[in-house]
Amino acid sequence: MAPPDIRIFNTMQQTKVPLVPLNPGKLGIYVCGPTVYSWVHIGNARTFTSFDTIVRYLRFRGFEVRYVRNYTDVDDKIIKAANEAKEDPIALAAHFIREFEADTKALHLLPPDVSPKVSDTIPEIVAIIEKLIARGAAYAAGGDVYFEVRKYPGYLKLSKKNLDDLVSGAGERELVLDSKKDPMDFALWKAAKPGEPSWDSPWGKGRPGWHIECSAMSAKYLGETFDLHGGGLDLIFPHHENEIAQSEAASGKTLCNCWMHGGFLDLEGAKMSKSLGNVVRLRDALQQVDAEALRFFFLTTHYRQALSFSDKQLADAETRMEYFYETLRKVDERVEGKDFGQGALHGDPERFLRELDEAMADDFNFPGALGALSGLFNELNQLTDKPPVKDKAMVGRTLLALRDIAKKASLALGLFEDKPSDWLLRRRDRQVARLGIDVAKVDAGIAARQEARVAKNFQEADRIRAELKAMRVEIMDTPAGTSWKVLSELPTT
RNA sequence: GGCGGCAUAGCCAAGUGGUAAGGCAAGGGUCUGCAAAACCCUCAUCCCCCGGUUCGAAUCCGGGUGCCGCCUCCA
Repeated sequence: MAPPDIRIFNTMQQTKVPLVPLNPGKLGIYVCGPTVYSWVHIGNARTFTSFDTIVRYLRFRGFEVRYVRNYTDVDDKIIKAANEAKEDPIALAAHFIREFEADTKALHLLPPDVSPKVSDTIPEIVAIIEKLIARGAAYAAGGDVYFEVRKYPGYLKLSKKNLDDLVSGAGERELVLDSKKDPMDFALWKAAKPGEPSWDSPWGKGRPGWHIECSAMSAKYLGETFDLHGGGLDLIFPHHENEIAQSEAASGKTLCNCWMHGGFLDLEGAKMSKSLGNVVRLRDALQQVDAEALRFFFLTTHYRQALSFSDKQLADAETRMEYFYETLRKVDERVEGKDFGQGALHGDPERFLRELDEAMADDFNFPGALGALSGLFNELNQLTDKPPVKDKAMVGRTLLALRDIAKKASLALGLFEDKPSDWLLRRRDRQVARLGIDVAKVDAGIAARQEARVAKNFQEADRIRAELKAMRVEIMDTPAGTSWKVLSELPTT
């Protein structure tokens, strides 16, 4: 059966459109990366995880994907932060790039194929600005260079705004004209001020404006026209709008065929913002919750939809991950090192992968894909614990086939990258540390309970079970012996 | 004021014309010395409200209500 056609919601057209690669079998994607003046927060993490998953899925589908995600390391906010910290702006940015890389690695995000920096792209930026001036789309004024929005007819085609509304709707905000011809014109190049990083240019010393770096970097690494461009919803205007204006005015070509925008993450309905002091760093979140559980949580909502960060949802995600990993561990135990021969399988293992594929092909329906995963793991558990057929070899073969499907799914979604027993143990260790559980006491309790059980003193055995449960430790008797896990919620009784 | 989005069970969340995926929680059951895990069953006659189109709408159209985002740095 042919794989389902991929359709993607394109912000430009406000509807889902078929994915048609510029070059058959290949895709170029540019995702607007972070401005590195602080630590990456969970909102950033959500967006980058969405695109990470999208890239993984596209590769799973066989596309050769070139994934570019930039670092904006020259910017007003960086300069401000550096001045406050009495540091060199470029050094401060370099520091936060390292922090970003450490944090996103911890979240299991794939490194992009290229991660260009503004400070490494200055010649290209200057070149594109020169081209814009030569084409009459931009003008120099003093040491600044501005893009003249009224000369570019396609301006605001992405955000569907109206230039006059923008000007008149500015409200109380001061429309600073400076040396601009129009208040909506935006800076491509800013003349150097004391204490700011600057580079030589035909307009004197200065530095790039916001927006222009993405036009230069995407053209440099993906060409003047490429397939997919991603970013957060908030980047539609002005950032992406300005990117389009600059790039298309310079090249005369369409910048990108499909614009994708990820929804926001909020904190139980409250917007996360610095002024409210409620920004949650990814680093801190990862102290609280397992990386894959956080990733799973991100995938529980479609990437374009708003997502609310809450302890309850996070706990649910971790419970679910535990189910998945416990299942995989059990299956590993069952099939490890065994040969079940050749022959027919029970049911149709492939159908779960088809379901996942169909969900993902339809504008990357993450929750739909997770639904397919539920079916897959239910089947895995049924075959392990309550096989509906007597043929053990067939059950074994089917388990192997299903486990293989789970591995393919993990490639497409970026889940289950750990060894099941490792994941489960690591999670328990983290809970033990967080709750301050005395492991020696748990081990002693289990040993004492075992003695009581052997002596058929079940009253004592149950007393010990209750005692451990009060410490949030759940005892599990299995054929392989007694193990234990930590309850994430307080016992209700 | 301009532009855009969202409203589906106790909670989270898919579904955009053909009669409500999935998960969490809850209740019952199988298994177990007891548990846990797993599995099975139950859990929205209905998808914010009012009209309309249609053989048929949660899904399309009109109106209303509520919430949110962007328009200023922001993923």
